[in-house]
Amino acid sequence: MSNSADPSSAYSDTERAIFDAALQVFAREGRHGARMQSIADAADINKAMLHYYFRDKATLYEEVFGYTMRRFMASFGESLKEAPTFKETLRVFIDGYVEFVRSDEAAMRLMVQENLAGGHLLGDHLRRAKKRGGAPPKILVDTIEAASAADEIRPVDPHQTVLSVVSTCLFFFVARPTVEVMHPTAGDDWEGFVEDRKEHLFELIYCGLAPR
Amino acid sequence: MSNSADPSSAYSDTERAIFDAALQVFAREGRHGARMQSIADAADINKAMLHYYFRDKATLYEEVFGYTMRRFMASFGESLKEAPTFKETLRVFIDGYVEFVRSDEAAMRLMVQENLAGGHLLGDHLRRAKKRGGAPPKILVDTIEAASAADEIRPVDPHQTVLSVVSTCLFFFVARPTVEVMHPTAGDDWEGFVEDRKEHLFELIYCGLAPR
DNA sequence: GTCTATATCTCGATAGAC
DNA sequence: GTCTATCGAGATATAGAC
Repeated sequence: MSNSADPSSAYSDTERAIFDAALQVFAREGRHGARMQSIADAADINKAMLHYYFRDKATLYEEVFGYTMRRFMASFGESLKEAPTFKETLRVFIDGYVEFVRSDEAAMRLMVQENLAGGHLLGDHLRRAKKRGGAPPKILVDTIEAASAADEIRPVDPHQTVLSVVSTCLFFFVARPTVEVMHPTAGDDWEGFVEDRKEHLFELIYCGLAPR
Repeated sequence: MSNSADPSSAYSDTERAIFDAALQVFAREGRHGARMQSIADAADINKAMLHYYFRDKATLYEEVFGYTMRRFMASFGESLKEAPTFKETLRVFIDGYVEFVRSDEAAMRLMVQENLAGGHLLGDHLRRAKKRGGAPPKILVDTIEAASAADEIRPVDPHQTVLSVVSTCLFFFVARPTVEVMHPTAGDDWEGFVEDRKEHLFELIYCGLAPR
């Protein structure tokens, strides 16, 4: 569990509380819309403590965003377990990735917010990660290409395919309020809906990639 | 082109300029993050004029959001043309819906912002539309069900399927800054990438729904 | 480290000249 | 209708006692 890439591993309890509260508030209200008072309330501390531990709002945001970004990039690798067939690999990935997002919807919202705002901070992080060699979905693209070469699936553009898998695993969380109104059961039983969705996504994509 | 459901049809040039500018800024910064000064700058007018034409920030937002929401709900029906086979219907829908979003990415961003923020205003609109009978994707769900009953596609949950189609058509716009960095060609030639994507999505989903 | 009080600034909104 | 100047609320940030 101790993770050297985790900046929050060196955090005190108070810092963790602030960090978690900030993530929630930034994710809902956005970088500029978020109020320091709301963060203080959510962390159950005084507003002055925010400035004691993190210099100012911009610093706090960058800390939260940077950490969330790294977790999101790592999530691809963590969701992609070794499996004997592509079929099983896909199933495990969809399960793992959906569970990752479900376990921290605020993190997902923060990433989407940054994309909507133009993604300049995000672009810097991504380009740096790319130069370090470990581009996030590279590992996924390789898996698709290998399956394609082994005739386990039909020939497809692996980049487009990865984007489609990620889209379907993420978007229903992005649009959760809409889905809860429109879908017949999602509003009453979100957890059950997510389970059904994992099964549906596996079927749709696996059939969509099957050799003809 | 004159559309009675279009509140902006009665707008003067100045009002249109404000409305368009407000949409862009609200879409990027969110309801609370948006600054009246930014909107005035984008509309190339004085800040005081905003309050002259639209009473206050909340009024302006509701005007912009309401109009955008109606356009978005109508877009499903507009993208779904009559066609002899489900295969063609799917192709035309993907083309039409992607083009709709491409023609006004700010509108899409505004919808997503509202979802991320909790979607209370959005929920009201949706529930009202639902009670009026014309729930937006109902028409799409029906199409899938009919195709399934006619054995044109395998048996699937039509609600899940519609959500998957919409996810894949929308999400790459949501995450555009990320996609432009990660995808090998999207950054240099976005238009070309969108064309490729329409083809990929049709193939993936059509194969994914084919009878086994 | 924690809290209160307060300084400083930004933003939405208005008053009033033209 | 348009613009400048400004008010007042509310937000960030800091000073300083404990």
